[in-house]
Amino acid sequence: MSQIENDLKLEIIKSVKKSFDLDIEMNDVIIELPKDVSHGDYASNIAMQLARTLKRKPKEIAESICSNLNLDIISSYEIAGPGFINIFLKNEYLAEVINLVLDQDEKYGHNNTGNGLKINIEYVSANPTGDLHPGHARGAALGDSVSRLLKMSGYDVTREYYVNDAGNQINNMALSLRARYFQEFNYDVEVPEDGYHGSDLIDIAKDLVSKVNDKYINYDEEEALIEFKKFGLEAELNKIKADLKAFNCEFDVFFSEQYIRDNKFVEKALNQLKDRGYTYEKDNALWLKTTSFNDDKDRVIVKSDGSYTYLTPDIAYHLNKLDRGYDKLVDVLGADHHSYVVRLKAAIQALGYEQDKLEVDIVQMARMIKDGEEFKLSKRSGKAVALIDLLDEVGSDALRYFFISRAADTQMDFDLDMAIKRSNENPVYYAQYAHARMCSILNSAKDIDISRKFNLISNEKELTLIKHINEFPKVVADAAYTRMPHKLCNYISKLAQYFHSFYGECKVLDYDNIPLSTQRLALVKASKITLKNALNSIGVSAPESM
RNA sequence: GUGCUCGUGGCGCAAUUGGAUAGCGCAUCUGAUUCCGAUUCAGAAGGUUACAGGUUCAAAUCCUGUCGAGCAUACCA
Repeated sequence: MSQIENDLKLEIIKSVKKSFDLDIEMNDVIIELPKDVSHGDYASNIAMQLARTLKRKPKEIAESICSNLNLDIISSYEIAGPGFINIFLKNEYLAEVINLVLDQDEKYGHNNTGNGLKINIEYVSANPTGDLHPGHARGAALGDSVSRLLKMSGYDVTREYYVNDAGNQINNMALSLRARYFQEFNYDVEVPEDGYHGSDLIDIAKDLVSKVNDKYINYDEEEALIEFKKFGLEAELNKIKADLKAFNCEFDVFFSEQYIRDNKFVEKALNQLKDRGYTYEKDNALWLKTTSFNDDKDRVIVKSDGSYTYLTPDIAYHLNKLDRGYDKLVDVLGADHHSYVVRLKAAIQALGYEQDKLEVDIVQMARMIKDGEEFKLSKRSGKAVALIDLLDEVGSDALRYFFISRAADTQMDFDLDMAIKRSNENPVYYAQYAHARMCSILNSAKDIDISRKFNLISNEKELTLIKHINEFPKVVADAAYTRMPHKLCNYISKLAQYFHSFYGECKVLDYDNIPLSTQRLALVKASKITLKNALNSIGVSAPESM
């Protein structure tokens, strides 16, 4: 909550107490920024909310509240519509936020609404069997941005990538690599039908040859496969890490499924489930009673051949995360896994935890369009476009902004031709240009000191900009809490817009009016700080020139 | 069939999570530059929020039904 809102709420609470001898709390008072500027700088619906408890007409209540408001910071008020209280503030008071921004600088926007809550956010977690494709990019951009926002809001955040380095898909990868390796020596070995046909494994095979030459040709086959697996895994994972880094995504932990298996965490989880009575045997397999928790059928966790299903180590992994002491787990999953959510939540409850310990954000798939037609992505066929190629053509900033600017649960088309060709229409450039312009202005006014007093700030464009700057910490906190980084995109484009509009109407650098210039320069600087922090909060750069 | 997610100007998306006359970008049309960066600004046009009921001071938002879209419905991962 901003200082202004805080002050206003306290005023209203005092007034309600005075008017009706009624005690209300900070959270009962809603202060909002009206969409329409003629509805005041700030507005409250408190009179309507109290109408029921007080059994009086909202307008009458509003009258009483207003007549008891302290006018120190308020220039005027009005009662409008069904009972809204619209409040107009004194310009100089509004402009005080500029000082706050200048003082906090790169910390402006940070807030403590998270209150140190320990939160683990898992995203991407793509299998290490090939390049990341654009479908992963959306999850990466969202997860990373949400993490940044959570950190800014005072959460204790761990960014985690779950590496599925065990199981069938890895064996297929090893077999595929083996084929590519043998092909390097002109042996007629085919990549298995359900193996991975991408060209990345050819490169990895070449790399392997350069390191060990033909060592594995006449090797014990089983031993060699272990080596292929090891080498392939490491190579694939390193590529994924490099791609993510190029996409400006950082992780704190890469957590291995093999580690979960090797350290008996699966058995531990199974025992916990058994002890709590949520398992039973049927048809030679072990089942988990997920139907006790809203699933439409029970799920196998140990197959009749004794091996685990995909779900089982994943349950163990989540138990491990919980054991590590997190207050909350967040999984960012692709929409193709959404039926999995019920199962996972059921497992969490079967383990004895509240179901809302785990929250799953579903990211709708981005349909890939090329030449006006959809094409399916498949790592196995090798037809997928690699994220890294896209980064080369579109750039990290534009790509991130594109993915983040839509809410995660909306379906979207990713038109490859469009993304490349029309990249100049991406709003991210509009915002970055605004930042560059701010820098340019400040740069050409280096010889002028900026003011800390704002008695000359009165233009409508200035005030609009100031009010919007004041909103920033609240937007960050809200976007973090709801895990909706697209709110930042909306904020950014508005901020840029208000700035450009201000710039068009107000001359900042005017050597014939130095006092006003120094005050406007302060506003430009505060805008620059805010815009930069906002862009950084979603992992987009703020260039000083373009 | 069933379950999840969704349906907002021509297109792509918002809407402070139940608030005032539903906003923004692109595209279209009309204006503006002796400029502190025109990659900019000012303005116009474009809507029965898929449809039908319901809940209340107030519904794009909540409930019910219908239609439509995407995804999922494995002892695959």
